[in-house]
Amino acid sequence: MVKSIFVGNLAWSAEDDDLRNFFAECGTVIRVRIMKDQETGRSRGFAFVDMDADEADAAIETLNGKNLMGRPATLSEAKAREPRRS
DNA sequence: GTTGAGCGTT
Repeated sequence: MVKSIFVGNLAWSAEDDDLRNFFAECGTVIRVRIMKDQETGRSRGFAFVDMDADEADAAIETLNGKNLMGRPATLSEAKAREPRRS
């Protein structure tokens, strides 16, 4: 099972590989996607990371507030697109 | 050569 992690407070120069390496130390990164402006091509400052549920939970608690590209990363479970509950 | 709260796309 995979879980989506919301990553905020990203550096403008952050790329998918940077986030992948950042999360890779806590588990296996399945998918990394940085939200970038489609018109300007610049980073919006946040991204989403898909990892195994156990590893994602561990990553959020372990890498949350850690130093990412010189800035404290804001990690949280993504829940905006598909809400829980039926 | 910028900015900074925020939840996406095949």
